Amino acid sequence: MRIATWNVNSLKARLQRIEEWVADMQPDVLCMQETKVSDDAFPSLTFMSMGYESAHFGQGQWNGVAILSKVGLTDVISNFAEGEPDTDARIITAMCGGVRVCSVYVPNGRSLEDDHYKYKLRWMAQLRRHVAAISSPDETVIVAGDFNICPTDIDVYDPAKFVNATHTSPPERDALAELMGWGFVDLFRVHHSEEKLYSWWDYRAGDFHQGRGLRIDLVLGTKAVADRCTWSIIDRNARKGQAPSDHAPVIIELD
DNA sequence: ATGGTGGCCCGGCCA
Repeated sequence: MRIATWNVNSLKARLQRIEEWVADMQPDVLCMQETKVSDDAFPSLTFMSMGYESAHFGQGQWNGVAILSKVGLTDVISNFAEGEPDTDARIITAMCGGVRVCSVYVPNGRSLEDDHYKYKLRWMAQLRRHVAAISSPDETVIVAGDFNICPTDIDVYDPAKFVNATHTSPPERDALAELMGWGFVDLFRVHHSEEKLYSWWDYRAGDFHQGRGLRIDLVLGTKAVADRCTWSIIDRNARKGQAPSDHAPVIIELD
């Protein structure tokens, strides 16, 4: 079973590339973020014709998360299962082929002084509550998406540039550690411990070609998932060529 | 040190 996550940065702008990538990679489950469409405009028929059921939680212009599956898709939960609902469309959960899958788009944070940064930290705490409310650490659970947090300095092209910045601040990393402490493993790092492996590159200033990226797109899995995970990759080829997303997909394979 | 690119939808905001 192959599970992928991809911040597509607009479904409308990216649909052709997504179709090509899906046809090529054949994920059983694909989590998407930043679809930037309303539920009405979500192209479920396009994905159905490719063999996928889909669930989408969108709000139109901004945010929006989805799950595609060709191994079943049930028990859909849009937004947090518990507590104050988010006003943004940033999390959707479903059961796919025996795996409980959450597709998440964690708030960016903007800057350490911004209210959006406090919102990001609250959001991470709510995410932990969400997974604890709907599952337990001994189950088969995956949280995949754009976390907008680099777990460690080796996930940052130049850590000195990110002192007193979002994505690397200790409170953000603590919040991620809290979530992972519930019972998750960073599945990419199980297979790849080396530096300079990123999932996002700014569109500006040739950052992709200069290797200036961040690893902020994560697939977190419980032990039951990690035990079945045979490989994981970041498909940086998807960041090349005409009209790419600024994020590359992350893929994991389960036995 | 700054600004650069690209998405939204057409003037800035967001990333």
